[in-house]
Amino acid sequence: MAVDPASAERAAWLRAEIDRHNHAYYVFDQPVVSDAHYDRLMRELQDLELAHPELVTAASPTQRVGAAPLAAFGSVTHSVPMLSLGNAFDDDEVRAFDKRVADTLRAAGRLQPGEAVEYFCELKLDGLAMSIRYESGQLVQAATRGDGQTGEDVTANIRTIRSIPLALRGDGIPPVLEVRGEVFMNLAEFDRLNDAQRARDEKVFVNPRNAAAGSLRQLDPRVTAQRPLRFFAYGWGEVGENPALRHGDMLDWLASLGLPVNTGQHVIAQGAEGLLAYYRDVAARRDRLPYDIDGVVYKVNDLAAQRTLGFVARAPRFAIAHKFPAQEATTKLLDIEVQVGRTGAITPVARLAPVFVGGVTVTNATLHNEDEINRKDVRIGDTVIVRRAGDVIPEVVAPVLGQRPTDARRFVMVSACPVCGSAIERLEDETIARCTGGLFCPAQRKQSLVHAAGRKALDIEGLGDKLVEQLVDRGRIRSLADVFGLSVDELAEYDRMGRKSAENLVTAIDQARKPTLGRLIFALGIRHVGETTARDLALHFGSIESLMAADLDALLAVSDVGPVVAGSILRFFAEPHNIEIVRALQAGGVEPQAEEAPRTLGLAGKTFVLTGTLPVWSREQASAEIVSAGGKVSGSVSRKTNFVVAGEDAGSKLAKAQELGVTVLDEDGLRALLAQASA
DNA sequence: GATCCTCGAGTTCC
DNA sequence: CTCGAGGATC
Repeated sequence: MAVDPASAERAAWLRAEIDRHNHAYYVFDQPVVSDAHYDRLMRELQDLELAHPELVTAASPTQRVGAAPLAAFGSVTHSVPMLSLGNAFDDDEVRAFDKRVADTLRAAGRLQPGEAVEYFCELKLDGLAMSIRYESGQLVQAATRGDGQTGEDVTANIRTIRSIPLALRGDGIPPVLEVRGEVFMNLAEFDRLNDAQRARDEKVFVNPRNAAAGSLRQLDPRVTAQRPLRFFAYGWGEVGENPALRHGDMLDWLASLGLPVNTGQHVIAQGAEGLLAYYRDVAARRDRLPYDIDGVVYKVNDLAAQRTLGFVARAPRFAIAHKFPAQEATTKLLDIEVQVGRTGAITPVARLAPVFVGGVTVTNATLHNEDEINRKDVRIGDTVIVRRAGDVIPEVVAPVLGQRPTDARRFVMVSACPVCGSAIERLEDETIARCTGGLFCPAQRKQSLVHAAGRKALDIEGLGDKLVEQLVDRGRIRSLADVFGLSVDELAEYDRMGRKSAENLVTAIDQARKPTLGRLIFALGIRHVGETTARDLALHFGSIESLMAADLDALLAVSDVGPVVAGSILRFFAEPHNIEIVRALQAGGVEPQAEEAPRTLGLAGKTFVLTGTLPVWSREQASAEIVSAGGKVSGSVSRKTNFVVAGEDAGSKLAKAQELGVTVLDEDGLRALLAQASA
């Protein structure tokens, strides 16, 4: 049967394209396209070759793993080839894999009818595959995968990784042992490395895998030694006497020889549904892992069964990688617009062609500031790599330089505020540019009203940014004080406001007339005075009058208030306009209530950090309970943190706590502690 | 003077 | 959640 010319042409194009990306990726550590795009190209070629086997050539990228090794490193021929794994991207592909395995094993009499296959499940770390050879227990050679047959000799660099033993230990050391595993970097260590690189004005790495690759490719092992590389063994190549019957036993044996094995993450599962349950479990806690993974791997546990199943081309039939949907994707950067914040901060925001990444469609992403844009060298018109890092917030990672159009434009910081036209000012040694318009600027006025109405300030439910926008645009309110003059009748006239909503809002406004003093001070929106400092000030001065009357020395006497914060407060109350607002609030019936001083109780001196979603309490409730028992709630984990309270979907703070050995509680643990403290 | 710890500010999507 | 920067501490 003849192949249609269109398919043949498409296959040739795909090969050339994949080769180009491979070269850029493996030889230069420079991604030209996102992983998702690369995977798509590869999949298309694989499908095409599957449909038309006569199109397969020896040089096709589907027939090898990577590109040629660099000349600078010696090359190593693997005594047992380093295989790649087949991929599954959805549940059905996993079920099909299990069915193939089960059918083959049943036909060979290795599985009883109705019996499920036993699998060994492990994480698929996003790093570099490595083969490390021990002879008589001594580390003699380490090589990258390369094209699977031949890799680069990186022995000197691998020897610098502290978790890899230079000599095996224990009894029964085999004459020859080739360990296969992954070299990778932990996320926290990767961040620290990049901080250090930045501080020294050296290249900042795009992601942990690139950092690991770059570190291994250093010709000077002393440089590699400074990099936080790690290794986990997941398999083996050449091995003399094999004492194990199952894959899991084999890994236990490797661990007993002193090799790092990711034991805590392994699971034995039965049949396809067991595999899928493991996948879902890992996916749910992926964000809490200290390293990046791009999926999970399933292997038939029984080694004799593995031998029965054998290999297809370059991949084993007894194992498969189940990949997560890409968290990175490429899209077009349509424009860079600027937003004006409450303090006048000008924030450039990337407008993106909508792209589906990590489960949601992303159209906007913050670019933080001018320096950030220049550091990343992103330009309007670029194709950019977009990521949903760990949490939720999308981030522009880097431009795809190979796809930069000739008319790509650099971002130019505006010189006048796009909202009010005032001058933009960027003080020396500050990274943030600001609109100088102050409350004259409608954007700043709106933002400061939204801030004052917020949950941590006056807590006026129903007064959100949409309504504030309308009220300010129509000139109905100019300052916070005007809010207290709003009536049900007039509010009901606004867009999306029924009579009921208007009544609710007026009730909420009325309740806001009795805020704690701390909330009122916070609501004023004085620069550098946030929730915590506002409460400290309230406790120290006791009334708004004595805060307004305080001079520099009086302010500096408050703990955690230094010259910068004190200066900001003095400047705020030096503005007649701000005094007027306070007077107008008082005239409008706003009466701050005394701040309740924390009683010295059981939890005095203990610092807590909350993370994730607790089963019953909201984070605010839990926080209030801790504070009322005399404890302190802080935002970031450090050595001084006494307890981390972790709920569902806890993130990096949990990882940090584990790293520092801080006690981790769940909600029940917190309740128990509170009960004990009040007893 | 350097380092560590907190706080403040800004932000995305559903 | 993350970054930058202010304040405290050694």
